[in-house]
Amino acid sequence: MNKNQSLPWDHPRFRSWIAVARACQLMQQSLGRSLSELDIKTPHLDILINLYRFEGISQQELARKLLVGRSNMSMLLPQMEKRGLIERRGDEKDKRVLRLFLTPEGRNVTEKAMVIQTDLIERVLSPEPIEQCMAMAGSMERIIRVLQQDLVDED
Amino acid sequence: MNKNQSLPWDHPRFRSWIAVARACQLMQQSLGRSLSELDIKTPHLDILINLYRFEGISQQELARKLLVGRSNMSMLLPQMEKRGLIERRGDEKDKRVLRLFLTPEGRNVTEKAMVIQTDLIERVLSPEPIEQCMAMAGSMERIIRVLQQDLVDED
DNA sequence: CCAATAATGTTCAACACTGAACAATAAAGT
DNA sequence: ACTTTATTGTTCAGTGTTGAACATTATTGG
Repeated sequence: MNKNQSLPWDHPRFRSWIAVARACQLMQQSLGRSLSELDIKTPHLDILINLYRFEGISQQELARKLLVGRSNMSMLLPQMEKRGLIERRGDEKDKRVLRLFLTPEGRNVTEKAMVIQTDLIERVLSPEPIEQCMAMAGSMERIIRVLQQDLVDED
Repeated sequence: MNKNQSLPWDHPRFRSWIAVARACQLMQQSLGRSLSELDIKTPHLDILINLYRFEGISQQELARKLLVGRSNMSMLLPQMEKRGLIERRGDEKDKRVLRLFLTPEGRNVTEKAMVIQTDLIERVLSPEPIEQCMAMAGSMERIIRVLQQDLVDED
């Protein structure tokens, strides 16, 4: 591929995506540092926010929303339960599933953490015009749809 | 924050960024699956691509480019060396630093992997107009600059 | 020249994440 | 009813990642 074919970093879309990936990585790290004052990590925040929105969700559904494996939830949730952030109750209809709820403490932490996350996003994204942000969101949602379709096709 | 203040997912920039993060996550996973045929993982590809571009770079510089810790490189590079993908030679001027090079085999694998990555990016990003991609890249690079400035300020 | 400071790479314990194998339960097919 | 198949959650070994402590080598300041 080397001779007269252009190298990846000459492709504009390649360079664009690399920038996206690096920005994500830095955002993740920055968010992680800010969250340390609440004594939670970014994976915990993802969980908390989803429980805040979708109370009573199952572990399976949660894992699917977060794009992680079920085993991941089986590792993280019990320790969050011990910290008093969440509660797991068995479903009466289906004895396999555990339904997840925030405790008052968990709700409290989640609200503080969402302020931190929102402030960070606002700070780094506010220089970008809102139309640009919306266009970006549109692109990303299309990309997400394509990639999730891949997952379906692979089964 | 709950009463009359809007929730995060009502902020357009918040929603936009969530979409960016999810898209990145899915791309990473998809790339990882495609790379398995070359028997490498995404962290290895990041390393290989950087060695392809910047031959003779040190471990420290590589870690900084990849936004990871030095210890990470100390773990990954020896095993890549054992697989015959890279080579580490001590610098003569400064006996602390190890300079990194691709082996012919490593260069071969890198080129194949770059094709895979470029094809994936092209496939998911080609529906987006090129001007939109460029605008996105611009936004992302500004974000990167802000976040890296944070890191400098924290020292 | 010598001590203090900094930079590079390594090691280690801790933890996150995965995929595969597993147990318990539910749903479907017979 | 009963066997098979699917779903939910758990466990476990393997791996990636980090930050802190460390050894080695360079650099700086006296």
